[in-house]
Amino acid sequence: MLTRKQRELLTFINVRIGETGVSPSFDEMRDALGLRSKSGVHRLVSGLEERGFIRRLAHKARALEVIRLPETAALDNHKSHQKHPAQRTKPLSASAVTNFKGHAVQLPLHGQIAAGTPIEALRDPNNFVDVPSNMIGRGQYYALTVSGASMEGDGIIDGDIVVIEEGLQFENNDIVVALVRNEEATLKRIEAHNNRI
Amino acid sequence: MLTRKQRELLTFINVRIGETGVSPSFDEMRDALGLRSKSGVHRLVSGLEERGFIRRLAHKARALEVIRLPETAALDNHKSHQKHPAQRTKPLSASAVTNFKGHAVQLPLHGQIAAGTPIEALRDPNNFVDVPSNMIGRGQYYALTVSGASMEGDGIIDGDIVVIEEGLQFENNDIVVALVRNEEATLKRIEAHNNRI
DNA sequence: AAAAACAGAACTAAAATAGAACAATATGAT
DNA sequence: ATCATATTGTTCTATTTTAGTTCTGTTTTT
Repeated sequence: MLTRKQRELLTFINVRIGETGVSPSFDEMRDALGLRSKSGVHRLVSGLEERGFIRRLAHKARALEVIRLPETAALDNHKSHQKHPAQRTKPLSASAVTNFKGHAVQLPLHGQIAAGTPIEALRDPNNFVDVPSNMIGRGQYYALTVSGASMEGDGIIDGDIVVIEEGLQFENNDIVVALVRNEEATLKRIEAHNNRI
Repeated sequence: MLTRKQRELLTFINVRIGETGVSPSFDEMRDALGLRSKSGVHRLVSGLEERGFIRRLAHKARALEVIRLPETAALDNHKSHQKHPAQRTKPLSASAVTNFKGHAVQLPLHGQIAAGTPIEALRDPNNFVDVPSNMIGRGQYYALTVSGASMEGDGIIDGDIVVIEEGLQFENNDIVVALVRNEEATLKRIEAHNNRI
C-alpha cells in the first residue's frame, strides 16, 4: 500500500510526534528525508493522506496526525504482533479520542436483496463492508444491500446495508433472508403458524 | 479458488508487506516468483484482485493491499510444496473472511437524544461505539442514541445509534441535532424558509 | 489440439527530485 | 490591538527514475 518514501516519511512523522508532541514542518520532513526541496514532501504527504495513514487540518501549520501505521505484521489468521510502541506514547487529547482504533471485520457484500436475482450470482469479491467486531457474534456473516421499502417499519430503508448471520434456526418474528422458490432473495419478518409461514 | 502461482504470489506480497511495510513492485514480484517477465505478474495480480484477495488503488504504483488469505495459508506458508492439491481447492468459507481486521474508530457515545436533557450532561466517557473509519470523513464525530419515533421515515428508529458530525453549516433537508431552547436535543430534518426554520 | 503460462519488448504512467515563486499563517515588536 | 517579519505551506515547471500495461509470439501443461 505504501511506497518506500511514503513509509519512511510516515515513520518519521510518527516517531517525531511521539517524541516531541508536535508535527514536523515541511522543512523538517525534507531534511529528515534528505531532500533539497519540500515540494516532494508535499506529494508524499498527499499520498499518505490519500491512502488513509495520516490526517491533516486544511490550511494549518504542523497539523498532521498519524491515524494508522503500515501493517508491519503480515496479515495472519493466528497471531499478530505489534511493533510500534511509539504509538502508545501519543498524548491523549480531546481530538485524539476519535483516532483510537477499534477492531472491525470486513464482511463480503454480496449484492442486492429483493431484486429478483439469486444471491450467489451476485457475489462480488471486491465489495466488502467494515463492521465493528463488537456488533456481531461468532457466527458467519455477510452483507446485502437492501432495495425496496418493504421493511421501513423496522428502520430498514432502501439502500441500507444489512448484515446477515448465516445458517441459523429462525424464531418467530426474526427478520430473515427468504429465498422464494429458491430464486428471489427478500428480507422479511418471519411468522410461522402451524406449519405455514 | 486460487491457482498455485496466485497463491505463491499472494503469500509473497503478504510477507513482504509484513516485513517492510511497502508493497512490492511488479519487478520484485517477478523476481520472487522466478519469472523473467512481468506480464505474468500482471495476470496474477489481476486474478488475485478479481477474487478479492488483494486490493489496489487504480493508477498508483506500489499500492497493493492484502485483504484476506486463503484458508490454508496460515500455518506453513513459506516454501512448503503441498502434496495434496485437493486441500488447496477447499472453498472459501465466510469464516475466513470475518477474521480479518479492518479499521474502525471509536466515537464517544454521549447519550440519548430527544430525551429532554442537555447533551453535555449526558457525556459518558466510558461509552464508545466502533464505527468503520471508511464511513466517516475528516471532522469531529460523536454518537447519540435515538429515542422516540420522530424520524422513522428516514430509517432512524427508537434505539438506533446515530453518528453526528460536529460543527458544520447545515443545508436544507439535512438531518441535524437541534437544541431547543438550548436545552432539549432532538434530531430533525431542517428546513429554512426566509429566516424561519 | 486447446488452454494456460511465459518471455520479451515497446509503450504509458506514476513517483521522486529540484528550484523557485508565491500565499497563508504564526510570532514578536510596537 | 496592528504591523512587519519569519516561518510554514502551496503550486508550478521541468527532468530523471521507477513502475505498470499491453502486445505479440513462444513454450509448457493438460
